[in-house]
Amino acid sequence: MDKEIKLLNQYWTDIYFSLHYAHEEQISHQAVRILQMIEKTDLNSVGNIAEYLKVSHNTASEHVKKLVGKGFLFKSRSDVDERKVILHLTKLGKEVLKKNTSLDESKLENIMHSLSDKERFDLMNSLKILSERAK
Amino acid sequence: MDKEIKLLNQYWTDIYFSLHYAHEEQISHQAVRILQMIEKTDLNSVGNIAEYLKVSHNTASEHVKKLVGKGFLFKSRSDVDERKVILHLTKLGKEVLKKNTSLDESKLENIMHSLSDKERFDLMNSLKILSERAK
DNA sequence: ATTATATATCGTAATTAACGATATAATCAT
DNA sequence: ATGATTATATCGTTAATTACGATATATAAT
Repeated sequence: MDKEIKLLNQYWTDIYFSLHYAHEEQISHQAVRILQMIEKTDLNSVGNIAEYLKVSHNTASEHVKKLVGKGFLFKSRSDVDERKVILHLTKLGKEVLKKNTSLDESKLENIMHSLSDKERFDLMNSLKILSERAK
Repeated sequence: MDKEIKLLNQYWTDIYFSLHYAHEEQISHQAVRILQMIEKTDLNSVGNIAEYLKVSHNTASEHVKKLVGKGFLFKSRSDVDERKVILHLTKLGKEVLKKNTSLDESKLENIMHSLSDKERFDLMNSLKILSERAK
């Protein structure tokens, strides 16, 4: 089983290495984590970022300011508690996150076309199951 | 097909977000790319790094010095051309790369145990095929 | 009215990432 | 053998980044 898991990681890292987007954006690892946090979880405040990245609240606030300035995030205020900021990804922010974490759609399309119907079905189904179990 | 590809990326990013290693190392994106380049390709010189990262040769050399200092890389010299440095990952370097690009083995193990034999086989096989086509 | 909470801003320090200029050693061309 | 080229390293410098503590402001809770 251990060997199988190492093999899976071999496949996983090979796939990402080959299929990730080529054009690397000028964006820090911390910034990607913030965008991911907002997209993938229901955490969405400045305080949440501070906890998530384990930095102080002022640093989290600075990160947000920068990401808003770059047009990756925008803010709204909570109606139940107007001290709280609610952070949202902009269209550009979603795009940048995609470029930094997803597989290149055009490369992927070529490969998908080269697969048989069964191979394609098994791939989609296997990843679906893995993603569900992973949560 | 386009929808299927977006769905695949949804699965892909969900899986990585849930299953990546929790303990984030203090390492820059550029540094990860260098370690990856050395592990995944046959590029292994300082000059290769400069081209790969599109930085000047002196900057590449500085990166290498830092990564050697951290114990992630070590150098040897080419016997055919002694001007050339050949870079290798140390055990620690492999470990750091794993922590930054692979899925967490213990999380993965739990999931693998929860899958049926067929599910596990299909998953391994699908990723194998995808990794082969990706190259 | 007082205290606590969420966020923002300011001043500052440490680190990082990059470059051009320069140096050194090895190899190639003539 | 000599001069040119190549691969890497080092130095000095600059700009950007990342973090923090202290402080401020507005809102909410007691």
